[in-house]
Amino acid sequence: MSSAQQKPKAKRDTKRLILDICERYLMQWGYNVFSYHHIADELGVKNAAIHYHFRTKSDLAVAVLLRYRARFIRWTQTVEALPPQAQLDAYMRLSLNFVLNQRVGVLVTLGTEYNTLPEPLQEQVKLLQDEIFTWFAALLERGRSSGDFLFNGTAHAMASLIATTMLGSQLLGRVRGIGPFEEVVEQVHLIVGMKRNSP
Amino acid sequence: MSSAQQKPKAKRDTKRLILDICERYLMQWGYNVFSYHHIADELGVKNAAIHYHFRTKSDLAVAVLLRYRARFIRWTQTVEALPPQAQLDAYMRLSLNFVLNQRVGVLVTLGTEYNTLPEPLQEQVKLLQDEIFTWFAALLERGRSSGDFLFNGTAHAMASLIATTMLGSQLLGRVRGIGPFEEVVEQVHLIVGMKRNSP
DNA sequence: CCTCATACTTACCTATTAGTCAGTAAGTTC
DNA sequence: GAACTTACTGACTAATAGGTAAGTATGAGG
Repeated sequence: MSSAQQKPKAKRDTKRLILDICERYLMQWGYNVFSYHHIADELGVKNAAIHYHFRTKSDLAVAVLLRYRARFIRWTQTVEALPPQAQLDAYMRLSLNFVLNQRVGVLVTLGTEYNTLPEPLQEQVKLLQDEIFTWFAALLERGRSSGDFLFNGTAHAMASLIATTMLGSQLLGRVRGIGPFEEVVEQVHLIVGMKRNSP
Repeated sequence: MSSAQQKPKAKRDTKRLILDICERYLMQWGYNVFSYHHIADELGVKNAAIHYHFRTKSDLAVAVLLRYRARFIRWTQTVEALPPQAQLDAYMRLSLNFVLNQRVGVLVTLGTEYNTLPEPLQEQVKLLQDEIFTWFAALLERGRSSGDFLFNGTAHAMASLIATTMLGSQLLGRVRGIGPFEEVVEQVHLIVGMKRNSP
């Protein structure tokens, strides 16, 4: 490849690329498996270049999670006008896409590794989990009030059940493929009283 | 010859102890984090002693999973005479005890790490997942036939939903403690129609 | 007593890890 | 054009990883 190492006008946004690659590793492998060398190799730079942008591995992962959470919050805003069923479906479609891309949500990998994570990263995992579970509880509550959902127990409990189900079903999907994952999604529809003959 | 081959001495059953320690690490940390040195230190022996009993790390983990699966099968036999609700409760109590002991089931850690595992270990993860999900489906099927459970959808789908919920709720429990875990367990009771007026 | 198997230890190997530090080329600012 | 900043490279470290080979202490069986 004779690409003349020129550094053209638009400087490569290395920092953002590092975050992207790290995020992908977190979803495919988790925190403990990937290394700075993996990222550096992919970018065609040296190990030390990653340390220049993020002093430690923990700092890098924390930065990924901050961005991840902010993106989730923006996402909830883009769907908040939709009917409750559509919002629930949209969320499940996010998880579906993870599984299709051989990934799982970071809460799956980092939740599993929780005991082995540096403290600042544990903090971020908690914050993200809070964000997602709180959003879920509010959605279930509104959906029941509006008559879109129908279930027993508190909305909070049902939210916890569905949110954990989505975590677990990603593990199932990772091992067994998309079919079993979709079976679970279908059953979630039933337990919240959706699926009223809608095409 | 036909004599009872008694153990000449209560020699330390190192092989079994290695399996025990490895199993604990798998449930606390997963496969990629622990090392032979961790196990050796705990036993007060050298690294190479572990290699003597299990040639590779993969061999060791496979041996743990074989034992784990056999134990699960024995467990299902000990509860098979109980009513369906009691069996479901007993299973959920197993998960509860994991969480109380800062562990999660091996399907949680190894499912998460699945893409990074050596092939023979992936195989064992699949076999264990099969065993557990199949048992769950049979339980739900019997429970519905007998009128103990009440739910919509196929027993297979409901089994997948509950089994994945138990996986996910262990992740929740690991991060947030036992309270949120128990909330999910309670909600599982509701969605299979247990808890009909019973306190 | 000799031989053998068991259950290790000692010593070592190569690869990889996160992280450091000094140096430098290419802008940017004054 | 000097001073400063940005974005790296190259060379290194100490620790740890999984794994191997050769040697050794112990005890059982013949």
